[in-house]
Amino acid sequence: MESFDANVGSRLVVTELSHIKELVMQLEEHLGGCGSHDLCKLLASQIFSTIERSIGMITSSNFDSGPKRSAAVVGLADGFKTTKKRKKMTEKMKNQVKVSSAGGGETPVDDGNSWRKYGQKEILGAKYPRGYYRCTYRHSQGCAAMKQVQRTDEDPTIFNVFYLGTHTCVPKTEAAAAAGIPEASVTMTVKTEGLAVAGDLKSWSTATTPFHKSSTPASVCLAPERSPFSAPSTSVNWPVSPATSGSNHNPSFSLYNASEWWAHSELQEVVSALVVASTPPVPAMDVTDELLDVVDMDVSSFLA
DNA sequence: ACTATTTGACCGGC
DNA sequence: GCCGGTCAAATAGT
Repeated sequence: MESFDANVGSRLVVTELSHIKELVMQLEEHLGGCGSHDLCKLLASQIFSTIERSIGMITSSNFDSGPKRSAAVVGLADGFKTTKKRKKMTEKMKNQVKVSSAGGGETPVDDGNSWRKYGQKEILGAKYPRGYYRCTYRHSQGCAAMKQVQRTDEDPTIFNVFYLGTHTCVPKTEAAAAAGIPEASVTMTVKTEGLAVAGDLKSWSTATTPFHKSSTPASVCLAPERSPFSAPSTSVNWPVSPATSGSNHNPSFSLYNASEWWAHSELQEVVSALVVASTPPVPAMDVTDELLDVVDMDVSSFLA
């Protein structure tokens, strides 16, 4: 059922990604002409490498190994070794699983929502502790959304994220966005690992993107209904969630998928989607279908 | 001063 | 009694 989707979807995604890659290369060449765009070039190369990595992730996890399926699932497996308790737990998990942060970031994903960490626990048999988060607006708005984040044993850069409940809170920034707050057109979280110019990037991002590591009030709780792509102008706002902001030295492509609200960004989403596509989260729906839309839309909007 | 994170303690299920 | 999940005081960051 899902294997078909995963494979076909992944293939298509790889194709699309390759296309993006080429376009980025072209972009890079053009940027090369006008020497004043170092930053742009830097970004382009980062995008390029990230895409490459994403492709690699997909191909390696999806096309080769049969039983292994994907990093996501593997991660899930090791994160939750099958005990009764966990089995029971997974049952109640609604939007679960999601791998992410292939950027070697210290922290998991920034899924666009505003989370507040309320606990951390060493889990038996797991190398890394599990973090417990809930919606920042839990009290103010009674939002019951929660999530658990845990690194996988094999690959610390990959996180299992379990979403519990759905956001019922009202996005604070929606009003701000509607008010016409300018936002960087494509504020993608470029991986900065191994980037010696982190400082530069930082200053840049502070000036042009929502990436500055402030856990500002500008947090977003995505409204489930929101059409992912109908209003790109408002979907790019990517506040670093508190959970992420605290120690996130390596902004990285993050992916997430909590059912309804999993498509709210530009290129970042494209890359995110890759892994998502290759690893259909258990209860998650037709990921691949949406994925294709994502790719389509993103490519055009990003490179337009 | 306010808000978020950390972390040890506590609680409930098994 | 063990383990995962949550609470809440202490601490840190802004």
